Amino acid sequence: MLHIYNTLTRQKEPFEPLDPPFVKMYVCGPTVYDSAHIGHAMSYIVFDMVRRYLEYRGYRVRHVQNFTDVEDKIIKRSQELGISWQELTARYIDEFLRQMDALNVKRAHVYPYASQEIPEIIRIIEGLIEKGYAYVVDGDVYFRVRADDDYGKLSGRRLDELQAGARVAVDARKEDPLDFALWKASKPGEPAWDSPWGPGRPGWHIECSAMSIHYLGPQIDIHGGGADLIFPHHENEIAQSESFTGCVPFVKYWMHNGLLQLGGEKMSKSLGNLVTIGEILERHDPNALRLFVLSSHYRRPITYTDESFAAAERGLERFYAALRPPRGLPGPQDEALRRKALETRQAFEEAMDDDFNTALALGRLFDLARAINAARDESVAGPGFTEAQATLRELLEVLGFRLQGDGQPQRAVEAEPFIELAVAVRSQLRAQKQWNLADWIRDRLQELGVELRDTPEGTKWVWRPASSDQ
RNA sequence: GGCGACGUAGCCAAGUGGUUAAGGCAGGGGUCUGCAAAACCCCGAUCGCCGGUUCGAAUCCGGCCGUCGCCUCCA
Repeated sequence: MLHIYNTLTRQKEPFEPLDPPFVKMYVCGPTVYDSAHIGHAMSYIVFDMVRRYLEYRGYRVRHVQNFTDVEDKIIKRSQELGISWQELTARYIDEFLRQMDALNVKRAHVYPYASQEIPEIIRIIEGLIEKGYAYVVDGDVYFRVRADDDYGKLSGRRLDELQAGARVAVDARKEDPLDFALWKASKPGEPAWDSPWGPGRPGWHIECSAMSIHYLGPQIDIHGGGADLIFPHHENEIAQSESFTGCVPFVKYWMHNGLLQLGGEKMSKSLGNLVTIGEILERHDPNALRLFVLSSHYRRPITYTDESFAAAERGLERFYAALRPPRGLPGPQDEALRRKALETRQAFEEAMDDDFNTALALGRLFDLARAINAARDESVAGPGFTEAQATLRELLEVLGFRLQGDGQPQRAVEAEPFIELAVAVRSQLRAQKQWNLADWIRDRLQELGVELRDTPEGTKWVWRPASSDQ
């Protein structure tokens, strides 16, 4: 049975959806004021893997992911660029979706925009005011944390401790320094919507509550996001949602991925230490980023280095190799391979059932890959071989790897006819035993990032740029 | 200062009481190859430090050292 670590209870719990086989999953989406970096990619790859595994296990997942398109940074950035916030956000939303497609992240079923949920947001804020959980000050509306007796339960904080350590400039108009904005009155020139409290825009936390409630209902199974969202974002979401609907828990399983680090610190826009998704996609196989991410457990922070990324890239080759066609004829060892495939599937499921232990699961898949390669070397073929490959392919796809064709990343397609030509010329030379010239061609191609492999079936080639590009 | 996580071979990383401590990358030695490459075979760690609990600990407890996250926008 699948167990999931729940941030709320700080332990692994058996996964029992509210209404099986349906699973309602909400994942916090990006604020679209700039290009996404690989820290974002990590989070979405992780939850894509979660969704795929749930689907593999027979669940019917409904996946909602928001776009925050109303927010201070968006306003600032669009003003700097002299374009409308709509134009700015449309640009980055489009880029984001294309990059997620490239990373083989399944699209959510619904992508609500904050700017299009204003009526729902206003409805919830009005409800919170009515119930005494919120109050109006000069066109702003704040959530009254003191009215929520279990505030802090997700992040394990108590109000008193928070106040003691607060470094935030205190807004004297708020009843409590920790009260947070549900609605912000707008200044002239800022995007604004009419509301019972005057023109303004929603606070950050309320949009996720509104969208989650609107598209998935008052209670959902899984809510995911980066560990940096636990406080205050998700804490506040719980406070708002549960206070408004009265349904507890708002979310049955809170899942948080560890943060991706670069240079010893969290990769973030504000620190400026980032590698964008675009930079990775330009030069690398998207599967390599996925392997890099899934090589460690999703709750642990991972550090990006060129070396560890390159290791993932090389490891990927191993899987591709295992998916190459067999040689030889059916033999007795074929049956052993069939058994190995069954064992692997079982071990894979066992690993994944333990809070999505992808690192262990991948280890099992590498074992299977080695068995397949060994069998091919021994000229074993037959139904067992085919089944082993089918299993490997299927389970890799459950983890979200894209394995069309022979697994060759698609790039520089226009160069391929010329590479084929050079390879053909070299084959002629080899047939005439002109080794010097043949080797020269091979070396030159290597320098250009094309690696040759002479096999009994002829010469094969793959793209393999020299390491540490960028 | 408060809350939390982590520290396993050169690098990445699984393992949280009891077989030979998974797997990947790099490296070394082989097989194969015209030579290579790929693949396959073989080779490496007693688990940050100290103390404790236990018949037995990487795995539990305490202390120390170190790294990181959250407490402010953030996947």
